[in-house]
Amino acid sequence: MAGRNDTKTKILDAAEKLFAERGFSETSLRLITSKAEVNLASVNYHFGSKKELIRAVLARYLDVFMPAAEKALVTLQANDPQADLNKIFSSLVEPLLDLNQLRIEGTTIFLQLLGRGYIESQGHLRWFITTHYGQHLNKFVQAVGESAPHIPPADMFWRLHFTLGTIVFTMASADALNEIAAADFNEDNDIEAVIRRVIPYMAAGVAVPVQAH
Amino acid sequence: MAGRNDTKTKILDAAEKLFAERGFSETSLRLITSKAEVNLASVNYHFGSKKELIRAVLARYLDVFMPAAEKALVTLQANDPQADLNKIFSSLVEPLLDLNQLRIEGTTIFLQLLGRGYIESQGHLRWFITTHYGQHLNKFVQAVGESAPHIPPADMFWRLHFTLGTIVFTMASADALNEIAAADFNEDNDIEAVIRRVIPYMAAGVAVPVQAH
DNA sequence: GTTTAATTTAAACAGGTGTTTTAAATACTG
DNA sequence: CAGTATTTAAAACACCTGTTTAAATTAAAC
Repeated sequence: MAGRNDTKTKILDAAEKLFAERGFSETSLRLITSKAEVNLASVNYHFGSKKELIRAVLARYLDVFMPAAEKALVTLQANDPQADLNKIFSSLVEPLLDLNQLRIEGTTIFLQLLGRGYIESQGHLRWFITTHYGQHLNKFVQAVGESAPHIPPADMFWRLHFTLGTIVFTMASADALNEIAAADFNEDNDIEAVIRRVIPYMAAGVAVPVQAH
Repeated sequence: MAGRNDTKTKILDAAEKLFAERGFSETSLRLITSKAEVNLASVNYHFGSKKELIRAVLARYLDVFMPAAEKALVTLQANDPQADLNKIFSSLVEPLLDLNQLRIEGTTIFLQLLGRGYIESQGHLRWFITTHYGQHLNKFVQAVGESAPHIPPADMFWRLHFTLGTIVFTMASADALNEIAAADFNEDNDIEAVIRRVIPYMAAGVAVPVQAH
């Protein structure tokens, strides 16, 4: 029973790393299977197709992160019903960083995969995420909305996607940015430091009053 | 002389549209040349390779936008030396929208190309942009820094990259987001509306006081 | 108007892609 | 232990990719 998932896991482990680094379409099954040291055909045997492999890679993280994030949010709302945006965003930090216990570099890989998933693959991953984890997402969106009641829903919709872009882009290029920052400012930021820098930025942007126009 | 650039222009026109819609690697030369109604080999004849075609597509916009953006910034600084971040970001709007006079949907296409360029193609386009248009970018970065002197340079570095991520991600998926927004909020946002929504978001995030930690 | 250069064309090239097939090896089960 | 089901393996499949070649066509120059 342990051996049955072995190659399946080897494929997922190799695939998620390569997908995060290079994107989905730039990563061939032959590259994945050679890194995973399994046969090429085993991808189609275990997952059916490349598309389903991509979904499985994402699902392995989302199945852990989404419930954890929701639980953290519920806990926050119980302890601090008046929590502001900074606190709401910050409630995601711990579930995010816990992914590093799941797998090495788990947090970075997950965020990069998320970004790739939203940009590549003409929306079929977006559909997968929203239909499979929509109820989790909705609770978060609702909490943000209630915490910033002065923002009309349409504006909030856009601002939350701006926020998603901020996270996704930053994390996708976090390594390169950290090199520059280390050289220019003598600062060695790990992923947690970057996350803690980005939260006030996002919170301020989401909550800023809407201009009349 | 007019006829000489004819197929070259037809290729560029078809390519930029497809690149913006589908990304660079997802767009084949055969698709481009069939839309442009030219022979497949003419891409390699006129541009040398697909990579150089991509650069040519981007350069055609950047060569117009970058000088115009710098000019708008200089004008703003002359008329309003104390201009805040909102005004500095807003100074880019007109040069951006002027791209619609250059070509239909020019603004959207340019921003989407920019987003694709930063995300795809393992940084070789990032290198192309910063080395060819670095002096223009520096003036803008300096203006933002002077307009928010309470932000330490290291924090400003990170926030400007957050900002870049916001733009790049939003524009790369602008069409998909607009579809959702149109369905959910009965709002038909053109590109200008999205740009005007994003500016206060970015300005607030960049300028928010840095937390002591 | 002939010659030279620039451009367009169709075809082939060399290599890569995801997927399927068929046979061998392994693991499970009665 | 025998027989069945699961998993692995090598090879082929059908298709798509960017690029190159060589001949045909068009344009320019003298």
